[in-house]
Amino acid sequence: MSAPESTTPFSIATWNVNSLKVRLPHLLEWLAEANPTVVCLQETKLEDHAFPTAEIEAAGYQVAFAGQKTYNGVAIVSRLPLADVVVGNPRFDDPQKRLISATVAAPDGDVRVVGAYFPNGQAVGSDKYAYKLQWLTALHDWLADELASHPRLALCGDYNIAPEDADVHDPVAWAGQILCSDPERQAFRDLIALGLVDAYRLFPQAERSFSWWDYRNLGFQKNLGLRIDHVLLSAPLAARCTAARIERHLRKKERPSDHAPVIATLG
DNA sequence: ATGCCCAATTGCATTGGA
Repeated sequence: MSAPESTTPFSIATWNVNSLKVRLPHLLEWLAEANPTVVCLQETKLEDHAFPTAEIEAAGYQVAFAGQKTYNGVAIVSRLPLADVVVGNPRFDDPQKRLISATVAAPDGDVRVVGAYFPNGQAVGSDKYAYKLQWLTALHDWLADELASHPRLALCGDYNIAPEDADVHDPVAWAGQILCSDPERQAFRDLIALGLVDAYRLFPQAERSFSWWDYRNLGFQKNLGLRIDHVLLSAPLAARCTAARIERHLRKKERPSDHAPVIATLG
């Protein structure tokens, strides 16, 4: 037990970086500072040939990624070996790069990590909203099978869903709006019903805790945010979870992402 | 009532994000 990873507990995180090209320095700083074991990234916005593999490997992490130009793009970076990488949902033919899964060889057993960039949906009733709901249904149905074959599973990502009013800075203004509509929240509950647990809510948290703040209108400075980035753990992993937090300070850096990382520690 | 910011594109405005 002298490996470096044994000195810090296993932890798993998610972060929508809103362009990995711009945010690579932030990521490298945060990896060194917080030493997460696994990080799921969203909105890398890089084609695979442009992924900064060498820089991230130099920081002591392995990488798996699936990207495209301009939009979307997901990745998993891990201090521990990654295996069995799967891109996308085999039940949902989707040209948009929004899903990547891999098995991480954790000290006490394998963990299946699913990194997800859920569709935004743009506006309730729009074509993009219909796509979001279809995507959510397909994710749910696929995950039911994945959980059966991988009981130790974490679903980490930018869900683009604020599950409860407590996750919204102004629940009245957002009522029924995109990210907060009943069908979206029901889809979130349907994921929970598969046996997943919202790691952040396992612990007491400050009121008005958010993971995203609009770039406009001094959204961060006024804490006008939403909690839409989540780490969901299957029961065997939730039983081992000892802490969860939002890395709010990353939103204060120069040229920040509009999202902050969420990290859960498994003791 | 609406935009406000940020990133990317083959750009000199538009789209998407949330």
